Amino acid sequence: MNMTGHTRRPASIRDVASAAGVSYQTVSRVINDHPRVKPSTRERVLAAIDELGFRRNATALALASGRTRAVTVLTGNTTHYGYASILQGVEEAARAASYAVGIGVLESADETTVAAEVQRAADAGDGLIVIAYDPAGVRALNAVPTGRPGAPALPVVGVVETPATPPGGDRPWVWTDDREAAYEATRHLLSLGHETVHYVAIPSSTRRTSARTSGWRRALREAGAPEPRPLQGSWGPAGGHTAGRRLAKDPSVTAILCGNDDLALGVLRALHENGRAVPDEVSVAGFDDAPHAAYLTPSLTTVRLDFTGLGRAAFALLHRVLEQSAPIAPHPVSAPQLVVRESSGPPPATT
Amino acid sequence: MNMTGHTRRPASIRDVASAAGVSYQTVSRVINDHPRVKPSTRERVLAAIDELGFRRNATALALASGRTRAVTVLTGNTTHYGYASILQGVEEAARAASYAVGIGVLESADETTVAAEVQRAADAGDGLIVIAYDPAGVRALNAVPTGRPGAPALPVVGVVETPATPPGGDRPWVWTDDREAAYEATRHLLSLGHETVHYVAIPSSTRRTSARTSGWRRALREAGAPEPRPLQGSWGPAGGHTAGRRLAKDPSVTAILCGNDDLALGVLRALHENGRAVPDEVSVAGFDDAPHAAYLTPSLTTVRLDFTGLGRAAFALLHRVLEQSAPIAPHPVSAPQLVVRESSGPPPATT
DNA sequence: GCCAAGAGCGTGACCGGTCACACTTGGATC
DNA sequence: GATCCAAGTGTGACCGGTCACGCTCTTGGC
Repeated sequence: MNMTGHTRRPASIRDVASAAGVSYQTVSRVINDHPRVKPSTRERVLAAIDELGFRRNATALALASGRTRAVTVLTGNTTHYGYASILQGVEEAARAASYAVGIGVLESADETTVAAEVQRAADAGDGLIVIAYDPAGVRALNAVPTGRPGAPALPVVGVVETPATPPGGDRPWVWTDDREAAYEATRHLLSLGHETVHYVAIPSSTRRTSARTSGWRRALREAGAPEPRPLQGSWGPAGGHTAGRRLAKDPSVTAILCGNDDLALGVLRALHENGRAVPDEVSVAGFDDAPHAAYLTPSLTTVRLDFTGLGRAAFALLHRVLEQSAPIAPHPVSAPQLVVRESSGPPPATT
Repeated sequence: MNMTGHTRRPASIRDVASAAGVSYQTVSRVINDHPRVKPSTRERVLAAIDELGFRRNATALALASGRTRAVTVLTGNTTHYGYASILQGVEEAARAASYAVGIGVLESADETTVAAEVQRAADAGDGLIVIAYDPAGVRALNAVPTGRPGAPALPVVGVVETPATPPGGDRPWVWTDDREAAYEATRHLLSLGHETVHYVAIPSSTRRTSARTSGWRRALREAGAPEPRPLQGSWGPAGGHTAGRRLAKDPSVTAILCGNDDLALGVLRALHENGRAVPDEVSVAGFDDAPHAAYLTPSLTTVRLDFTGLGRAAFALLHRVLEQSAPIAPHPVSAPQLVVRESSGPPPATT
């Protein structure tokens, strides 16, 4: 549609203005839907916009308005199912609100590296969403400039494990109730008749025990069951495999809860290698309900967590901080849901 | 360190300038490492920068320089292992080059929706990386404004399936040689003695046959093996399960190649449900070497693809387009590698 | 002692939008 | 016919950097 055919730079509002025979301010009014513009003028301006293929320059808008309409997600990893789903949820909600989403990966939990990443994120967008399930994420969350007099605070939302005590209003956090989820899963296994349930933990985000661990422990305590030491796993199947090998050799172990489905996969494998049948000899339950959980052999009993809902909620919360007009909590996070499949069953008959 | 304690806005170069008793231009020279600044002056400016906690405003820099130092990754999904790994690779390389990474999810393959997403991405950064393994991605790649006279071209790199013919220089694409990979995997299965190999395909990105399909077909042809129709799967295990159920019922099927590891998982499950032993009765091979492949029971023979390397290469290519000074192809993508595990073996002895 | 060169630094305009304000109309009111 | 108001439009400054240029002051060669 361009008649001159020689335009190099994209059209600005001043180009549109001269094409339509008005001032740049009138063009600004048109693209911002200000009411005080004569309909006929608006028509001419819109025609010029169309003809020149004008698009509002996001950078200039950001400079003038002081807001970039972009948020950054800081995460330790993009490939883990839970992390990736949260990211997807954030992006979905952000897109609906016309926000751009940036991403930063915390490759190391090293203090200065993390601080540098946070700084980079800070001047890339208006706000930050930090996935703080692991040490790197927690460190990042703590490194975010809080509202000290000199430097203005950077709006931030943390996606965290269930906190031990409800955080104050100055701690905008979102979480799924994974303590309750662990409790439910453990109770499920106990109700099948197992004497106790062993636990293979995901790496704790802090030194304190994680929410999942404490939910598991509470269920054991309530049932008066023995409390074995939780085994420390990593995030991936390899960690589960290592832990599983140890557990497989202990004949008293009949039920294992795993911090996530990948760990459970490794545990299943280790049990298989050691000739222990699931669920006939040992029951296994996971966490997350990753897409492959239903298709494993045996299919995995697990607790489904609403990660994308969590991501949407994180964005909604941040959005509300960034714009007072944003709706309040429009994206509820659905509660964890126990999904019973083949990998859990009653313990073997005691001989 | 802020003495006034009342600063609202972050410090600008003019604030630094007056604090150091120089002009804003001198401050600009210091932060850009221009040589013509007296060392003593530089000291004073640096001290002021430190004291005020000055950080260069990325938005203003972008407006003045015309370049945002940001790239956007457009993808159909963030949770699939391959996609997520590519994203991680892009982010890694971008971070090393001090570029920000934005992400856009193509929720639908609908023409206008995709075009809108591309537009959004276009004015969010300097360039685009499109993961074009699926119809939405391919459509996005085609919707990117090419260098027509009116609108300037938007630099874009496509992460694509192995193209049938090497693309011209105006098509900056990266890929792993998945045709060759499929060929190798098929040959592996044939070499074990299978009469032929069935194929469960990932959704084709175009109407034409995918590279993986054609590599598989070539291997069959070379061996003079019968060429069964490929089965159309989806991306996830569910599609593999559906396809697997059909294949399980055909006693002549002894070897199955799957377009990715998730499909293979579904196939394994379907075979198990139908009482067909792997690998004793049927051999299965996957694609990607996702983290769980090694821990399945049986562990999965697959072809490892260097997705993060691919992501790094995509960024490197885009970087070279954006900055002539960027190094040439510093991130080689390693070749696909066959990983033989338990799920493949010789066919059952013919009775 | 004069002039050219270059080191060191400052001023003005600009990138493409926005905001605050002032200006010109036309119609209604008195 | 003068006054007021509101609709409709335009001008200037600004956001926080950059670039292009110009100015001043040494320094060195002749």
